This record gives sequence, structure tokens and C-alpha cells, in this order.
Amino acid sequence: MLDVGLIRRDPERVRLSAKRRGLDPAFVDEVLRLDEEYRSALTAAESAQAEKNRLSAEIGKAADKAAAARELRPKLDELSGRIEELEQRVRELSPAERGSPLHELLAQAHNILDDSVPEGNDASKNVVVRSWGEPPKLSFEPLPHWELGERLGILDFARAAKLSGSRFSILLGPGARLARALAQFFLDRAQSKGYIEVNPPVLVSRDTMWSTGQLSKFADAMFRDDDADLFLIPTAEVPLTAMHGGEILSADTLPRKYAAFTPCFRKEAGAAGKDTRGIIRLHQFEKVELVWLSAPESSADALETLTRDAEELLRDLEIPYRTVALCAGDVGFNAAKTYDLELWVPSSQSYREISSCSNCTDFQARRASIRLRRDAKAKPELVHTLNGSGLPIGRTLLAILENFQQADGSVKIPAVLQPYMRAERISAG
RNA sequence: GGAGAGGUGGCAGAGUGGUCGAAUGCACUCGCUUGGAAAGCGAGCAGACGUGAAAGCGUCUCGGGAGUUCGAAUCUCCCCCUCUCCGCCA
Repeated sequence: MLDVGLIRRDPERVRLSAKRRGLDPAFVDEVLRLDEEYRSALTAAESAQAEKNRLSAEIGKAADKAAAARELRPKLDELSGRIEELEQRVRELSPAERGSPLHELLAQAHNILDDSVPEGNDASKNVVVRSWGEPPKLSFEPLPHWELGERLGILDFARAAKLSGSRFSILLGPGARLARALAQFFLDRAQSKGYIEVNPPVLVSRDTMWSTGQLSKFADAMFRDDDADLFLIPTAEVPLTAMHGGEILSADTLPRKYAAFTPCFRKEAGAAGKDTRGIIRLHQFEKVELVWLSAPESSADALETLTRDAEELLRDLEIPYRTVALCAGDVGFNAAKTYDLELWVPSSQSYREISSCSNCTDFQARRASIRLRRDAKAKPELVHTLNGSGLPIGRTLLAILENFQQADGSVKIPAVLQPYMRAERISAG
């Protein structure tokens, strides 16, 4: 959510950010108009209430309360009526009132882009900031991971479809073990870098979902239970970020770094026909998510560190990847700046997204009310929130299968995983 | 699912209709005291919004919402959460 105060102080900055994203900046003028209306209604309502409070206090102070009440009655009744009307108007206009036009405009506005975000309307304008590793030169035609996985007997899509339909998978034997090894490896790494491991709920309330900016924009993309009004998380970013909602954290406890290994659930409604084969896009997948709560002045550095933390995992796994700064038109709703990590997929001879590392600045913190206090006297300020996967299990597993496949159809296990796997390769049979 | 108890400031804990955003204690901040510290003493110490250059002023908030009343932390209703006991269960 955007700060009305910012729109008031610097509307041009907000317009510019919207334009860079390719969005219509007209909402800014609408916000300014509604905000003006709201504040004048609020002032009127509050001064009427002040008058009424003054009269009520007089009754309280009077020696003969009943007599005083009788005397002031007509005036109080008249005030009460007026206050009711004014308050009705305030509610209709309030930015805090769900459903009010002002609230809707503010809630739907995208985060302000960081100045360093490259210009551009779509993914073609994303900028590669660095890359690591060479795509392996295979002496044979690489198999896509779904074929490889089925031949090795570690992936079974037919039976997954029998159980749950399309976009589900079953991992078997060494495949399931490899998934577990990855989770363990990622979590161990996170811990060594000072992340606190968290095992959070994967079902969260509507308020929680809203507070991290997943609603109402992405409501269609989520699985939910209507009776309980609970949502299955599309990413652990949601519980990890919202965990400190409504709290004021003391500055010396920042940054807070959390890592969680959880399943994630996505309907992928907008992706019909896309990546229908294999495990690249499933309704249910697992990942280790990294979340930072940081002081505002440190969040730019924090994004660099978070991104490097995720990159390092790929380097240790010896998977070629590149890091891409998303251009203005490609940065998501919540984020001010995003780096995507893309890894090499031999079967499609292309880089595919594996991790998105974002600085959401105060955008989620404002919705969730996550604040920090610098010292006893200081006013609370909003923290900045950051998130990135480090890393998703399925897509990493896919990359290992494809990049480490051998001419004989077996798959080598990256050295760092061998202790976790207690094996050096996966072979058929 | 059944029965009961309870939700007040960072924490503990008063407050059952009137000047209460809220006693007191602890914690915390600043000052005095001290060679330094502890203790002691004094002052301060919730958040949001509006207004203002600021000091300040105003409004709202005692789990959430609705109501009664001139006036609600206090009374009524609904909801949520926590705890205890019972049942069921991974």
C-alpha cells in the first residue's frame, strides 16, 4: 500500500513510477481529490465531537447532573444528529475503510519503483547483471527432465494425475531423497548465514494474505477454504513477513532474517497451456524462502546480500545461472526492485527463472504495520521487507537432472549434495 | 465438539457509569547523587489520524464489531482469541 502522505507531498514521483511501469497515473489525481474531501469531512466531524465532549464533561462536573443534563439536552441531541451524518461521510471517504474509493485506489496502487530499476515494458528489457558458469557441452542430445525422470523411475506424472489431476508430480526413491537433500542443504546454508529457521502455518487468514499484498490482486491464483476463510500460501513470504504484523521491533534486533521450508500452492490460472510438462510449473511445490525485515536505510544493501545468498547456492550446486535486474514493466506489484535468478535448462537451451529476490521497501510493512523504533524517544517507523527464494526444490531438482545427466542416462549428484544423498549418482533400475 | 475462566499500556496489575488514555510496581530514557557503580531522589515514557512552522490543540483506540446512555475500560448483544477440564483425533 502506498502512503497517502507521499502522494500528497510528491505526487509527481508517484505518477512517474506508475508511468515507468506502464500503468495509468490518473489515480494520483483521484487520490488527491478524495484525500482532500476526506480530511475536510474529518475535521468537521472531529470538531463537532469535540463540542459534544465538552458539553458532556460539563454535565459530569455539575453539582446537579440531572439538571445540567436536562438543560443541555436539546443542544446535545442536535449535535448527535450532526455527528452521525458527518461520521457517515467520513467512513465513506476514509482511506482506512475497506471498500471506500480512496482505500481501493491506495490498495491497488503498485509500489514505487527504485530509481535503479532499468526502463522497459517487458521481460525483453531486463538487464543481465552477472552470470556464472558455462552451459555444459554435452556430447549427446540432452533429455528433458520429465523424460529423464521417468526413465530413472524417480518421476511419475501419470499416477500424480490419477491422484490430483494435471500439474502435480510424484517423486520416488532417489528423486524424493534428492528433494529432501536439497531442502536440508538450503536450510543448513541459511542457518550458517544467520537466518532463523521457521516452520510456519501454510494456511493463513484473509487478513494475513491481504497484509502482504497477495489480495485482492492475486485472489484468483490461490487455493482456499471458504468455510474457514483460510488460504493456502502461494509462498512462505506471506507467513514470514506477516509474522511481525502489528509489532514495533527495536532497531537493534534488525535486520531479522528468516528461512522457511514449506509447500506452496498456486492455481496457475493465467498460465493455461504454459509449461504443462515436467515439474517447472505445478499447483503444489516446495521451496525454502528467505525473508528479511530491515531498517529502511539498509534495505538496498540487504537486497544485494539476499540475492548473493541465493546465488551462492546455485554456485555450490554447480548449476550455471545468471542474475537479471527486472525492468520497470516487469517488477511485481509489491516490489520496488527485483533480481531474478535464472538457471540453465539444457533441454530448452534457455535460462529459466528460479528465484525472485525483491525489496518491497515499506509497501508490505505499511499494510501489515511492521515498524521499528530506533530508541526509547523515537517515533516508530515502517521497516522494509525483502524476500527471495533460496531456493525452490522442484526447479533446482529439474536443473540438476538436466545439467548433470550423463550419456548413459544416469545423473551425477553435485558434490555438496552427496553427503545428504549418501550417493554419487542416480541410475536407472 | 461440550463445560468453565479470561482478554487493560513493553511486562505485571488496579480500575464495575462521569474530569480515565487509564492507579501502582517493574522495565526503559534523561537528570541529580557518586571517584565509578548500585541504591536513593526528581522528571519523562502507548499508538494512529487531523491541525499547526513549532509548542500545542483536537479526535479515536482498554481483543474486534454493534448497541444502551448526555457520558462506557466499566452495562447489553454478537464475533474472535487465549487458558483449564472433558470428549475425539494426526
